[in-house]
Amino acid sequence: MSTRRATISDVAREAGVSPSTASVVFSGKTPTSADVRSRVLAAAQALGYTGPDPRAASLRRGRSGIVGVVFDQHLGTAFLDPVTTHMMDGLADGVSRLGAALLLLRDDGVTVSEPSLHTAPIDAAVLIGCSPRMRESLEIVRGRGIPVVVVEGDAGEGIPRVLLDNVEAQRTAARHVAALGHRDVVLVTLPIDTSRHRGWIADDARIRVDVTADRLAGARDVFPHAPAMAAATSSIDEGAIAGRAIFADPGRRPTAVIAQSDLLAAGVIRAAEEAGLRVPEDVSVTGFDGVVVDGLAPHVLTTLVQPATAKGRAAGEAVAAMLEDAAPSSLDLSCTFREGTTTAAPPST
Amino acid sequence: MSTRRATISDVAREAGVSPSTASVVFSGKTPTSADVRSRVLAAAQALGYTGPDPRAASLRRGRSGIVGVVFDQHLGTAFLDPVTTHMMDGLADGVSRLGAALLLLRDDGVTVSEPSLHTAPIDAAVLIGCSPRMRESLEIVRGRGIPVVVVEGDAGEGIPRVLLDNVEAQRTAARHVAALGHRDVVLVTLPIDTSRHRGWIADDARIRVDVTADRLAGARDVFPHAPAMAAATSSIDEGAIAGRAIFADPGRRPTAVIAQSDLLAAGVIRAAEEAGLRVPEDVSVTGFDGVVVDGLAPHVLTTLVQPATAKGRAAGEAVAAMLEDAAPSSLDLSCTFREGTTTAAPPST
DNA sequence: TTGTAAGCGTTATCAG
DNA sequence: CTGATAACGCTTACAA
Repeated sequence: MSTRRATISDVAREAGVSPSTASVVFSGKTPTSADVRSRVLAAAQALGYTGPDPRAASLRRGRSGIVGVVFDQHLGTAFLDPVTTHMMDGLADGVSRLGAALLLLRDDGVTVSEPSLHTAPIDAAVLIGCSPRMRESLEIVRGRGIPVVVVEGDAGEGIPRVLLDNVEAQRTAARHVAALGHRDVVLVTLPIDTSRHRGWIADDARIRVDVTADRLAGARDVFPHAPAMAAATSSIDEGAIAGRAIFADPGRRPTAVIAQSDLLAAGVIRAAEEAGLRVPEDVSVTGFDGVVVDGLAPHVLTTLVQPATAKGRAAGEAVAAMLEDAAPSSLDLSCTFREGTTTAAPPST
Repeated sequence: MSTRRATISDVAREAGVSPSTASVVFSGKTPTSADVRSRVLAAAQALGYTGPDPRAASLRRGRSGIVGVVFDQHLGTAFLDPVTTHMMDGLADGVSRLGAALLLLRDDGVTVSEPSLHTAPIDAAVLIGCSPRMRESLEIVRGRGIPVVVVEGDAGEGIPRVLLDNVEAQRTAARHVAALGHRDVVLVTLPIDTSRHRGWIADDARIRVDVTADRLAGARDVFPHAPAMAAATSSIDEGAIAGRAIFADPGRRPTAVIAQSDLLAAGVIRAAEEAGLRVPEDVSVTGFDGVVVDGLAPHVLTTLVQPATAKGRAAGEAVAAMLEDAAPSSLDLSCTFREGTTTAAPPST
């Protein structure tokens, strides 16, 4: 038991080779003779050396093999949404060709302790969403000269992004609702800014989250005057809160609700049922995302299925490309409309 | 635009101080005069220096400020369970005093690319659960001399763990069911091994996942001969699959089902209702975890409420303690029994 | 309070 | 295929 951990030099000495040779045995960057290799490996074993110190290697190489994933909210909250988790899976896949791991970073604005966005040893960063806070994160990361990819947000010139056809897709759903004959429609949106206030959105409100703005624009293309209520986050509970407000007054109930996420839609459906309304007979509801919402059965949500995993994978691949000095390519992904059992013609009055 | 990024030495030179002084200005480890500080900061600004290179700093310090969180399944699957999500939040909290970020590591056994458990620059690791695969991960990490904390699994001597009183808690629920008069009980368990097979568990089956084994033991203390069916994962859908199998034969229906998670219980309830059974009048169901199950209303599950966030925080704090050379303390957390509306006396036959 | 000096453990380069 | 050499960029005793 030596007091200090063995280094590659110790191993080299023990094996009777030079440190560089030992290094090469571990990295495999250069062919080595079987004899040398086995001697080095044996020496390593004998000394309890388990491989190069990643910190030293990353300093020397200038790469840490870590990609930061930046969220602008509590991790718990972010992961509550299945879209996020699928995306993370895709991301893990996408960067795996690069052999990188994912570092969870939360930019809460008031990061007191390290490592934050300022100091984390990351080779690249993926920003999720594009709220105002994210724009700050972007500045920080770019200031450090670290390649960035933005998912679902426009970060401006030269920054590759992975986008969904949110406007287009939401317009499709709205058209479907309109085609069924609905005229009295209410929209339930994702948060409109970092403060995550819920409530009716004023006509002159500034919507600072791109996804929200885009989906809203798509719906308003078809229903220009539909009132819209913002939720505080994408969850069933928030959807239910919005739904209760919407269905509160029996005299002024819409015949359809267009929600900006499946979770919100599920909540709206629950609120409708609480209010004694049947879906879709009395009220139609559409979602967005196409995730499996636990507990929604027997309903099948009419929704836009987004390629969440592909989104993550694309972001991961864009990161990989940037780190390999390849042209960082942006990607536009499309959602697929899926008609479920939650939309129908409005009740004939 | 210099061709190379500025280093702290460049900044020091520009500011007319020594590198060590500049270093100290950034780290704040030693008081510096206002004059020096402002000169250094100005120089940094001028050179576009955004702070010490974390790779170099971590080599020098011997710390990366990163804690690895090791999962043995797809991240998406892991995060589907609210318990995991809450735990991650607690974990983030727990390590924050240390100022560490979390590195997501998936040990899928066939990790071809780096950095894996073998090479990630982590100061410590938290293993979630304790399946056979996890035991391998444990070996790897220990081999590297990295401190480990295991959550919900017994890793043997000297490895701090954060445990739940699974046996005890599940026994409490079983006793409650027994006290209500049930004799004909079926158990629905979490996965019993890495292969995640679903189906009836044979008497001689080896259960290789600690949580599953413990909760099963607790239930069997009260109902030694109750048949048990394993689910493939903890989800409502899996619970429903198990439930359908259990309620398939009208002639052989149990009067109570003890499920090892709330999600499974919710699925069982759904299956029961599909089969025309009322809960709790015709069949009682208990869960485990005490999470909010979306879509279960109006039922309130009879369950064991586990302190998921506390579990994560405790793990984080244990890690922090180990890194500060304090005594790594294990912690046993307790679940609280909560009686809901899903259990009642069996139907009088 | 500031400077000097000595590594931290690797790996890229290039010569043999 | 192997070895010598020179960084990689920073921090921290310790001395002034």
